[in-house]
This record gives sequence, structure tokens and C-alpha cells, in this order.
Amino acid sequence: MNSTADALQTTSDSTETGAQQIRDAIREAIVERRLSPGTKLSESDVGNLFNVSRTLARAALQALSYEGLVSVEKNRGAFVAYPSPEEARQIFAARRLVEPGILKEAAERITPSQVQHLKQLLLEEGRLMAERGQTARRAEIKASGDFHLMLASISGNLIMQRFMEELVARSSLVIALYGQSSVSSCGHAEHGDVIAAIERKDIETACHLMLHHISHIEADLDLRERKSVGLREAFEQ
Amino acid sequence: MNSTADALQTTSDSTETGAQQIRDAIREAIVERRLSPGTKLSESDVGNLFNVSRTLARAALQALSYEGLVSVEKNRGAFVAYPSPEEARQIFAARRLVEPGILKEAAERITPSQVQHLKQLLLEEGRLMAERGQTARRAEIKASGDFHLMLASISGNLIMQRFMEELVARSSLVIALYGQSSVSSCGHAEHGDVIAAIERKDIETACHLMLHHISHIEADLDLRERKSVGLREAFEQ
DNA sequence: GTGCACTATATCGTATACAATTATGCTTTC
DNA sequence: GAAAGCATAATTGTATACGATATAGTGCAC
Repeated sequence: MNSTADALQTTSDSTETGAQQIRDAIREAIVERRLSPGTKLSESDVGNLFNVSRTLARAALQALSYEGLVSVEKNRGAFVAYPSPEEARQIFAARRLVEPGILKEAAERITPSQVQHLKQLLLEEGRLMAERGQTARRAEIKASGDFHLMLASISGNLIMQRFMEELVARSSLVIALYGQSSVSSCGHAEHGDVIAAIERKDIETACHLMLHHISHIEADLDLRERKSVGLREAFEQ
Repeated sequence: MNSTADALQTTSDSTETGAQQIRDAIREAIVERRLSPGTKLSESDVGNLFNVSRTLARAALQALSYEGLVSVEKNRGAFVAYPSPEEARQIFAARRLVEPGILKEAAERITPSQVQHLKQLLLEEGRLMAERGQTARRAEIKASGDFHLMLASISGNLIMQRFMEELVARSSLVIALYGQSSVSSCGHAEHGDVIAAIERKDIETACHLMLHHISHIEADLDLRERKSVGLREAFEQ
């Protein structure tokens, strides 16, 4: 769709196979929180929805399970992932572990035009925050994640880029589940601060700001254990 | 035949679905370098080898492609991944980026019994280095990687653990392709040094040792670009 | 009325079948 | 003899079919 998404595609043949298209469509729905955690994704339903056979639907669901966005239970089916509080903590721990390193790499290689691109993304993010519609909120969620993905892309390491895509997507699920404040992507201003630090080549500060930013997102979550785990099962389909 | 599958399957959970078993078997074969990079993995051949249908073979190959161990080309088939020199550099860059962080986490949480376990792994590694058989060499490769995976496991972060599994597996492919010295897993002594530093809680030194260790592995590679890329295509099936 | 057993239904797991695409080899022509 | 084009074979892409497993609904016994 946008340049970011295109840049993230590693080896995309112009003709993506059917399963990949379905996978991407479902992933987008999950990340934009149109699909709630725990929602059952029946192979037949998915197939019917996209007018393909169960074969392709199944392949797409399998792919999403490798990314941690969908959990497939043997002989029971696929569900939009329902990350546990512990899983949520590990996701943010992983982000704190890798994002400073990615930021360092990115700051060393960044070009002026890429800085402009980052600022543009920030502007777009701010514009969407002002709006009040559902679609605007969804676009805002996406833009907020795109900031982190853009940095990974600038770092030039495709492996870290793919890993960040997974972490950002899973973060979206976690926020959907445990987020408290109405402003889900609270760190808009913090994004700007990071860019500013990058621009004046103050990498050390940029890393610290990034770490605080990630911790702030996590701090907005309510990660207390919910009742019994069995209860979750009762609602997951 | 079954004998092959059984021999490869070390920890066969009865609950694992067929495709997963096949995936694990092929992955092990790739990591232990019984399958060379570029080898064609035809769906029919894989299916016949494991006495299953193409459906399961295809699913297993897809799964391996998500891990970066197999590359599937549309309408052309699956091949054992043939990482480019650039890809190899990115793999090691990623390892340098994440392993110090993992090590820090692990060092903070490690228990005395886990230290013993690490030492035991090191001993096993050394024993295998002394032997001269093909199977010993394969086991050595595995043990060498297991050291890094064990640290990830001790860190307690499942996400980083899975990521490290991918990186270690792909490193094995890279070493198979570009490794020069006969001693492929050269860093046996370095593993010991890292453990020693961990044991005396000198985390800073441990991280530095780990970084050097990773760089040493990479330094043993010959990552100069090979002739034309087209040539590779000529041999890959 | 409660609990258990059994059947019925829906969904997943796997195999097979057919369509689409690519690779191969032969023939033909210059 | 070399190159181009067509026909054939091989392989992948996708759909359908059948068996296996879990869920739920019903009826019976107590």
C-alpha cells in the first residue's frame, strides 16, 4: 500500500501467491485491531471470506502462527493470539533489547532524505491523532508502529527488520488486550524527541529516549493476571 | 523411509502433527550440514521420503522458509537456502546486536545448576572435537550452537530464544557455504571464557568476550562475492 | 433432576485429483 | 550446425474428498 509496506517486502514477486495475500489481509486486520484477540478463525470461514479453498486459508493461518499473531491448537482450530501477561512482558523486553541496537545502526547510516521521511511519518501520525473516527484511529495505530519499522528499515538489516515487524505486530495485540489509557499509542511526542536526537547525531540520548518510550508504552498496560486461565478458554471461540 | 525419519527425530512429541515432524527432521539435516545449500527439495521427493502426501511435505517446506532455512520460489520449488554474503553479514550483525543483551539477562538469572549444565555442554563439545568421525563432527556443530541457545533459554525470554534458534540455524548454513578453516566451530575455548566470566559475575567482560567470539566466527568466513549469481542457479537443482 | 453414555455435527488432518506453470527435448528452418 | 518454435514431461498451485477428532446435543438410567 504505502512506501513503508513496499520497502518491507523482501522478495515480493509481482504475483503474490494467494495464501500470502490472505495472510497479509488477516495480519492487517489483527494489527489494526479489527479482529480481537481470541477470535476464532475457522479455516472454512476464512476460505469462504476470501473465496478460496481451505487449503489456502490453512496455509495463511499457519503462516500467521509462525509470526505469533495466531495460535493454532491441534484439532481445535486457529484463534487470534491472546498473549498472556508474561508473554506481553517478554515482547517488550525483547523490544528493549533490540531497538537500541537497531537505532544505533540506523542513526549511523541515515540520510537527510530519510530523516525527512521520518518527520513526514510523524506529521501524519499527529494528524491522525487529531481525528476522531474509527478508521483514523486504526491508521494512527499503524503509523505509530511504522515509525519503529522505518528505523529498522533504515538500519539496513533485513533480519532485524523482519523481527521488528513481528514485535510491533504482537505489541499491537498486547495493547489491544491490556491497554488502559484511551491514547493507545501514547508516545507521539517521544517519537519526535527520538528523531530530534538522531538529527543532531546524539545517538546515546536517542537510545535512552527510545528505551523510555518503550517502557512508557508498557507502563500503560495493566498486566495483572486475570482470574483463572481456564476462563479465557471459555470465551476464545 | 521411516528409518530416516526416526533417526532424525530426537524428541518426537506424539502430539506433534506430521508436518512439524518433517520440518524438524529437515531442519536438523540442514543444520548438521547433511543437506547442502542450494539442494532442491521437491515436494514429491520430500513426501516420498517421509511416506506422506505432498500436502504435508509442502507445509513443512513452507515452515522452513519462514525460518530462512529454505527458499521457495514461486512455481519453481523449494531449495535449501543459499545465503548471499550480504545476508551472511546481516546474520552475524544481528547476532552481535542481540547476544550481548541475551547474555546480560541470562547472567542475572542464572542458577548454579545452570552453570553446571553449561559446563557440561562445553565438556561434551570438547569431547566431540577430539573425535574424527562424520557423526562426531555433526554432533559437534550441534553442540556448538547449543551453547548459544542454552544462554537464550536461561534468559527466560521465549521470543528471543526462538529468534536465536533461527540465527544459529542460519549461521550453520553460512558456515557451510563460506567457512574456510577446517575447525568450523572454532570458538570452543571462547565458550569456556564466557562461562568463566559469567560465573564470576563479570557481565561486562562476558559480553565483550561474546562479541569477540561472534566476530571470530565471522572472520573465518570468506565472504567475497562469488562469480555471477546466475551460476548459482545453474547448480541449485 | 442429575449425571453419564451415546449419537450427531462440525471442524480439523491428510490424501488425492486436476489445473497452471515451468522445464525439457525434439523438430524444423535458415 | 545453430537457433527458434512447438510438443511433451515434470513440478508446483489450488481445489475437492475422505477419514479422524473434538464438541454439543439428546436420551436414558438412577
